[in-house]
Amino acid sequence: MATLFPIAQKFILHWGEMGTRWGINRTVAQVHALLFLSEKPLPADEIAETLGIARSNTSTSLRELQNWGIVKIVHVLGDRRDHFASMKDVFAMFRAIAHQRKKREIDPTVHVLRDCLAEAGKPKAADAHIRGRLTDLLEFFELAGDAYARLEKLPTPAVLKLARLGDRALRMVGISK
Amino acid sequence: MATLFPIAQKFILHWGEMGTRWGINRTVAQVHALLFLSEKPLPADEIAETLGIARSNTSTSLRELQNWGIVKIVHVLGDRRDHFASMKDVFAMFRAIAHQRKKREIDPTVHVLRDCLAEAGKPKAADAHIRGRLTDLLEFFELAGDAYARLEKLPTPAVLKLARLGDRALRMVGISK
DNA sequence: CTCTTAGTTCTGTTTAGACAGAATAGACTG
DNA sequence: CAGTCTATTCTGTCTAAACAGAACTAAGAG
Repeated sequence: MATLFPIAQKFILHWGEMGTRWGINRTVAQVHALLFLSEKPLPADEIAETLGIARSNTSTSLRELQNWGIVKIVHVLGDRRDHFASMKDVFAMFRAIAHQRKKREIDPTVHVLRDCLAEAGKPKAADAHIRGRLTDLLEFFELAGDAYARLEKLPTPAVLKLARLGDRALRMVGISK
Repeated sequence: MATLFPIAQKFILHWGEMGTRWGINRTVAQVHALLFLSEKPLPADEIAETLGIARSNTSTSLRELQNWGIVKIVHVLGDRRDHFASMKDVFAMFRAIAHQRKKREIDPTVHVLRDCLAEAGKPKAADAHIRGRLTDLLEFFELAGDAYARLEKLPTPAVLKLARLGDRALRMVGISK
């Protein structure tokens, strides 16, 4: 699989670009795109060759993807090499990513905000305005975190229905007027 | 305002770190944090001094924040300098950010995927498997984009209610079983 | 028990992005 | 219409991250 369909190539390049905007290494995103498109799990050396990157880089990128929980090692009979496969279910994949982002971004932020507010209680630590701002932010992040935690527990079809909620359904639950 | 409350400092530093994880420049995020905490709009030179960054950098960062739509120029009577103020409403702020991210990330991705699939129709452009993968992804992004567009139109209290939707409410709309 | 194959980690280099300071442009003031 | 104040843009420097290739480790295979 050293040569790619031009379409695959186009997608892999775009995915790499998008990765950088999400604070994800371009190469990591490309490896992911390749695995996502691939019908079969791929060994690391083949990935390196196909994308034209160093074998060592591939190793690092694959590890990163495993940390995100969206790529798994697979073993192929009669082949000593590790093979790598991306999750197939797109919803599950983004759920995994969101899970990690919550852990890495929302949770620490909630923690810092709580710390700040705890200290802010002390006499000359902060004025009322700053306390107010931080409290607003904390409420937002707590709400977002909780909402996501609930969302994460829903099975894919339920998320689909939720995403498609229209005005009528919102009115039913008394959300829209 | 050359000296900051220690708590403000702590928050600004954390916000800067978080920024980098979101593909946002650390300095840009710090400037935003400072403005978010500030009671009054601040002029650029004061921002530069408080954060210990070059005036030129401040200018660039402020422009970036204006592009995101979360910082606005404000004029103060009797002062020729531009002053800058962050949005106050946390929900509106994240709505603005989400709006931009959709425009910069979701929309172009949908576009590329449609392109790919259009080309994939041609004879030897791609195999059925790749077409399937790309179609899955496209459906996901279209759904996510649409869902967000609807979410964006809701006023803050409605979003609050939606975020707090519990199991019972989900069952009411027939989403959970 | 040596040789090969696979995978990871280490090290030095490269590169893109962030940044400071200088140069520039523009707008107001006396 | 000088002189000052403000903001932006330009240019060179610096730094952190990305990366390739080498060195190393581990695990079969003969």
